[in-house]
Amino acid sequence: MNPYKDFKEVVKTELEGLIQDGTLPADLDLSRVAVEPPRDAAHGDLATNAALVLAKPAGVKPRDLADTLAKRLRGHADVSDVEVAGPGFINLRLHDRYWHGCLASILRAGASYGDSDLGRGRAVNVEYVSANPTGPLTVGHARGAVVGDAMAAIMAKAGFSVTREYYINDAGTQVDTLARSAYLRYREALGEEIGEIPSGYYPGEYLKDVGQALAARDGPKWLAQPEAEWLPEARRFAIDSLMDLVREDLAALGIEHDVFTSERALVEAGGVDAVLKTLEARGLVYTGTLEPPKGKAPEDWEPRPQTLFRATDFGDDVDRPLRKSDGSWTYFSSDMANHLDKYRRGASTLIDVWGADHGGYVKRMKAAVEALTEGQGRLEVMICQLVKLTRQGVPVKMSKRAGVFVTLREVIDEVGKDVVRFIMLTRKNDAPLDFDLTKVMEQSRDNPVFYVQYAHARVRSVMRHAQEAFPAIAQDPETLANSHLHFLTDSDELALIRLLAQWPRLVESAAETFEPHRVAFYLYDVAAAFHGLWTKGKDNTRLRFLIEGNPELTAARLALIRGTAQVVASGLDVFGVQPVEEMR
RNA sequence: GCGCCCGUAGCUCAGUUGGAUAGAGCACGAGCCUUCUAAGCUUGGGGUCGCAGGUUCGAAUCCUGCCGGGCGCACCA
Repeated sequence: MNPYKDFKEVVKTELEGLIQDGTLPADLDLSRVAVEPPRDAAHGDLATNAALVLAKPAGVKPRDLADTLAKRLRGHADVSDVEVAGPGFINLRLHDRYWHGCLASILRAGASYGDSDLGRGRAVNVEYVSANPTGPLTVGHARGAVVGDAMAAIMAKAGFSVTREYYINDAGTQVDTLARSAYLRYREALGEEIGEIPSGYYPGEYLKDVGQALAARDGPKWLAQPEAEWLPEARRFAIDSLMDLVREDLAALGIEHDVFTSERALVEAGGVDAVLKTLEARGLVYTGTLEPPKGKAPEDWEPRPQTLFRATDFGDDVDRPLRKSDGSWTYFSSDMANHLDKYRRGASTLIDVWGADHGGYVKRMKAAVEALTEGQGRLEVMICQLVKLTRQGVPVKMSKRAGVFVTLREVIDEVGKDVVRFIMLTRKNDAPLDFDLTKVMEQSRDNPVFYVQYAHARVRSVMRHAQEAFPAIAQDPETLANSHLHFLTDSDELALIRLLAQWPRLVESAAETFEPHRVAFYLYDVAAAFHGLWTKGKDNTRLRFLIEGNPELTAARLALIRGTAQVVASGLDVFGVQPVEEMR
């Protein structure tokens, strides 16, 4: 049940009536007509801008049209009051029983409440994390991981068929460096004194395990070999080991991808050739020489003819090279293959979650997707800004290169996966995020994780008390939905129901705008409304949830708080966060 | 130099895709604990929405130009 959607239909029906009787012209475009919750509760339950949007094309004054439309809306069974306000808004107030009906349907819908058919089953591919397999995941990776996972869950709830994908960058020079670093540790494992790790190698301790494992499996067979012999095997072994590590880290965050695509395998299978073929067929590949970048030319810049993709035809700033100077494919080329592959597997909407340092890459990839899919595919890139990790306000140093970094695992061990996940979603992904290890464990309103979880726990606590005090009241959703909900008459009770009624709308807007953080703010609002009600009962005993000697009223209030907990749980589920039964 | 993102209360940030008198938390002022969990609640002050134009019934939101901050800028990934 989605009141805003339902009443949009009601408004449209009335507008069509006005078209039929000739009051409004026949060719009127109703697409901009909206029915929304007004910002100010004094403006009623729902508001529509219909008269404002249609007045001009219809050639009438907004207020006049509003009056005409208002008259018709007054006749609707669920509408208790209609007023025309401001420049021509129509504010609707609905009978309490309508909102009681909403609560009942929320309870009956259970976990599926908030599900939408917005996506109509269309396929969406969400690619996230895709970290190079050269070390354990860091807190920075975690943001992309959580944002991508939540976005995927939101798309799924909004009715899309979602694939969660991880693209393994296992083909570039970085994994060769990894292989050499692992080989060094392999020699070390076999008793060799390797001394200080030379620069240009990954120094991390975690590679010791890899070296030892390789030594345990293969013994000294690689020691006397030249690099060309051992490197491919060391590389394969190291990548496999580190991907296992990455998968473990992701599992600790509760994240599981559906598909892992290997860049190397994709290239070997001719993925880039397919890209080239597609682009050449459209005349989008040529040989040319690029201008050096203005302002900050690289020292080793030399004008040189290159194989280029006409990215400028699709809004990019310059055409992009497809081959490196040694003739091998650029990262961009293989990533194009990756995107073409995802598209050919059926996803016309592609969502990529990237770190801020890849911001300059967005235009070319969008251009590539447009070119490769002849405009049929759409790429949305969610850029995640830096996470500033602090402890009591003091920055915690992170440096992957130096090997002395804060791993995701350490942070999870300290504060728990649910806290990490929730906090990562409390900001727009393209804004920097402050993550204070001390603050996120505080039990105060200042800490959104706690505040939202506490709302859920508080409901469960009251339900437990109710079981003791009112053993006759069954607490299942169906029974509560059938209780005397008309006893819910307090303005704050009704306001809470209206807020709960916005959940489907919120899911859709988060999906349409690719903004998972909206869910976090919504949950905070729901928690605040609930806590407010709880406190109101402290001052006014008649507003408590459990009313001695009045099981009917108590059941109705239990329905309200159970519905609240259900929506909170639904939102947390989208975030991959477990709602708690009690605070400890 | 160019591109992308950002600029909203003292601080940290929302702002329903262009709507009505711009909101919340923290901090500050004033109140509130015999209670279903005070791990909180109520209430007050606090704003040229970076600046200047433009678009229109209507702009924090869209366009242009500035100012300030972040990221990026052949052949890395």
